[in-house]
Order: sequence, then C-alpha cells, then structure tokens
Amino acid sequence: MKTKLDPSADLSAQIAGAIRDAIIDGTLPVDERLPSEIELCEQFDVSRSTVREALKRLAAQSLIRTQRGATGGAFVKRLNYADAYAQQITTSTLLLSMNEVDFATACEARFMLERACAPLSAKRRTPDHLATMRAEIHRQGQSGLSDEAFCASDVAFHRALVDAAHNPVLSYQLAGAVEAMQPLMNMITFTARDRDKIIRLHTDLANAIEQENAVEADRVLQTLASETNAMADTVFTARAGR
Amino acid sequence: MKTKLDPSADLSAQIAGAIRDAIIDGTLPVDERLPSEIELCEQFDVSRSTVREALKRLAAQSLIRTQRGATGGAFVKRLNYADAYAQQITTSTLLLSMNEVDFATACEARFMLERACAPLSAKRRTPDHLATMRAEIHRQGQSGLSDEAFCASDVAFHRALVDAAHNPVLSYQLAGAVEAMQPLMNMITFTARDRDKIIRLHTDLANAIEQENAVEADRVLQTLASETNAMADTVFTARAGR
DNA sequence: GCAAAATTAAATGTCAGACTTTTGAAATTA
DNA sequence: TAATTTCAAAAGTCTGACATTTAATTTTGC
Repeated sequence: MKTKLDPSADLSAQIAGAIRDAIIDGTLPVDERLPSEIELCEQFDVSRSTVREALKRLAAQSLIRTQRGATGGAFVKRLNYADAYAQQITTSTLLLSMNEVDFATACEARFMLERACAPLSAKRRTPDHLATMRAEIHRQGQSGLSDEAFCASDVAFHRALVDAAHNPVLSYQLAGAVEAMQPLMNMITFTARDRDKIIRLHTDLANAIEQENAVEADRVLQTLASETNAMADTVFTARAGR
Repeated sequence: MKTKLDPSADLSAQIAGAIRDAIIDGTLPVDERLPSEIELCEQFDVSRSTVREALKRLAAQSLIRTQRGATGGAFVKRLNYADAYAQQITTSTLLLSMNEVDFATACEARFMLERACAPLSAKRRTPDHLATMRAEIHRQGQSGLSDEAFCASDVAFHRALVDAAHNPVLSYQLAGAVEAMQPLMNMITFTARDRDKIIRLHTDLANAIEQENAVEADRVLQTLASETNAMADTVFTARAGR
C-alpha cells in the first residue's frame, strides 16, 4: 500500500505526522510493531534516510521505541508519566523563558493551580506526604543554603502537596506548572527574612493539610502567592533602579 | 572543539540532548544559528546522517527551525503558545488513552483545574468571551447534533471560560487538561435529557461569569463535575452489564 | 538425545559520497 | 541604477555499504 506524500514539503515530517496520527487515533495500538525501515521505504516511496529521520522525530516525542536485533524494530511506546512529565517540563520552562512571561502572570497561574489541588490534598494526604513536606521545611531552615537549593526544596515541598491529592492526572498537570517556575524563582535572591516568612507559611500549610483543613490551606496559599509576588516586586524594582 | 560522546549509546540522541541542554540553559539564545550540519559533523565527529537525525529530534520538539538556502541553517526557535499547546495536547491525550486512566480521575482533575480558573474568569471576562460561551451553548441545543460535535462544542465552551481569565500560562496549562478529556468524553452517548441538563448548567455558568459571581460559578462547576461523573457511570455500568 | 557452541539472518545504527533544491549574495549587463 | 545572471552555501534526498545487536537456527560434542 503506497501512501502519497506532497513532494514539495518536508518528507520526513509528513511521514512522522502520518504515523503519529495513526498512533493517536488508535490504528496503531501500544506495543504494535511498525513496519521495518525497509518496508516503510517502499510504503512511502522514499529512501531509508528519510524514513529514519521520521522515526527519530517520533522517538523524540516518546511515541515509539526501537530495538535492534533480529526481532527488533520500532514499536509504539506506552507513554508513561515520567516521560510525559519530562516533556511537559521542558516545554513549559521554555515557554516561560522565551516569551518574557512576567513573574506575576506565572506566579498567579501556579498558585491558582495549587489552590485547585489543595482541597483534595487536605482530604487524602497520607503520613508519607506530610513527612516529605516537613522534611523540606526543615531543609529550608538550614543556614548556608544556596538560593538554588532553597528553590529546589520549595519545588519539592509543593510537589509533595500536589501528589498528596492522589490524582496522577492532576500531579502531571501541576508538575509542569510548578517546575517551570523554578528558573524564574531562581532569579530572586531571598533575604533571610523572606525565607523565614516562607518557611512559616509552609509550616502553616503543612499543619492545615495535616488537620484536613482545606479552607485554612487555601488561605495560606493565597497569602503565599501575594507574599511571593511582593518579594519579586521588591527585587525587580531594586534592580531596575540600579 | 570536539565534544565527546559515548559510542555505545545512541549517538543522535546524545547530540540532540547536548544541544537541547544548551538551549534550555540559555547558552544558545533564541534565533541563534546553530553550526551547519557539516560543522556539527566535525564537532561531534560523526557522519552527516547522524547529525541530521539529531536535528530532526530537536525539530520534533519545536526547539529548532531550519531554513534552506545560502544563509540558511538550523536556528533556535522561539517556542510559541500554539506549538506548546499542540505538543501538550498530544502528550496529555496519549497519556490518558494509553494508561487506562479512569474517567472519574480525569474528570476530577479537569474540573478542579477549571474551578481554579473560574474566579479569575469571573473577574476579568470580556463581552467577547461571554459571546463565545453563549454561542456554544446555542449550538449545543441544536437538534441533530452528533455526540462528537456536542463534545467539541463543550470543549470550545470551556476553553472560552478558561481564556476569560486572561492568563496565558493558565490557558496553556488547562488547554491540555480540557482537550485531552475529549476522547474520553466521546465514549459517552449523551441522551437528550443529559444534554438538556448540561446546557442548563452551562447557562448558569455563563450567567454567573457575566455577573462576576465567582461563588456561584464554583458551585455550578461542582455540580457539572458530579453530573458528568454520574452520566459516565450510567453509561459504563450499562455497557458492563450487557 | 541433550546441552553448549557456532552460525545465520534480520533488523537498527553508522558512515561516505553524490546529487537536488532552495535561497541569498555577488557579479554582470542593459 | 536597475534588472538579470551567476554563484555558492546550506539543507533535503538518495544510494550503497558496513557495523552492531539480537534471537532463532544449526551444528557440534558428549
């Protein structure tokens, strides 16, 4: 079965698109083996290089995996959460850094999403998630912690909060939003007093979650959002004035 | 400058990874021209095919664009919202369809996220967004509308709700969550009574947003979430019993 | 007859080189 | 000076070869 392509456009992109569509609409189910490279050459009437470039495009999106050897080939890959996370974080990070998204916009999005998740976290949190949150709070209080390490711990704390909702789809969606903020957060230098304030709010938040108090958790998150914005404002106006 | 690679692993993946890292950490800024394919061959000490496969991987992630001709080459691409949307929707859709995510989990995630966004939408909605929402409600009431078309209109309605928040980062995050649900929603056959119920809730929601009543909007979204779940339950238990 | 070892075949991975097409810049010409 | 032609650089494509990996098959040794 020969599949027609537009010879004036990028062939490998067209081939990748055709296979991608077949995967998305279910024509090619998970773990199905694609035709071999040689067979794809014949099907699309192109050379092997072109087929290979198409397959690499699909591999870059985690849509296929390839195996060498006698029974090898390209197989439709079951997209797992880890791969999806990684891709989403890359995309979100670049989207923010390349489009001059201002801190306030990104910050607002992040905390609104977290607030969406907090009621579920309060209801479903396990001792495990609480322990992680407490551990990160403790780390944030250590003296001599670099700003990068402080931010990383902040991300881990909020990640635990999100995961406590026990909804993998929600975790996946929010992981990108939270992690993508990290480079922006890293632009801020936190004073000792700022850190104290954040740590106190984190403690309040952990307590609220422990007590299954969704209303209080929401209140703390609102405060955290406005405080974070205020800190960023201070830093940015100081820099602009210099 | 020769860059060392591990010859036992996939060369094109390593090269793509090295360039990707340089883009993410800002070493390669937007619109910067990458070395020509030939120069990359020398830098990584591989053949041109291998370099090209690496570049196709990056192109598949919208990290670079290529131009032919005298002043052409591969350039770091500014990731725009449209490309980011498209990728996120592909990833989210496949994640749901390939991992047997149950309807209730996906539905919960979607409506919690929308509820996060509703207060902002109520505050910032413009006549434009309200008009879109009303238009979709009207379409949903037309007789002879297929289930697919009904679902598509449902997505458009909720998309307008999200966009009304006027936060592009939030829109981007939620577009994936809402659109990725569509294939799952398409599995449901909506009875005429179901549609009526949804349309009534959509109307209530549009009214609440118009009146800038965030509390009421939240209440309607909660109702919509539980109703949608109930409808899905009915359909799935009926199918299981058959 | 059975288990270990050698062979084979199929598939992806890599390389080398040629040709095609596009496209901007430079050189030429009217 | 403006239009045309020529040129060169770069990506896009094709062909054919060889390398490597891997499972199945065959052979060998006991």
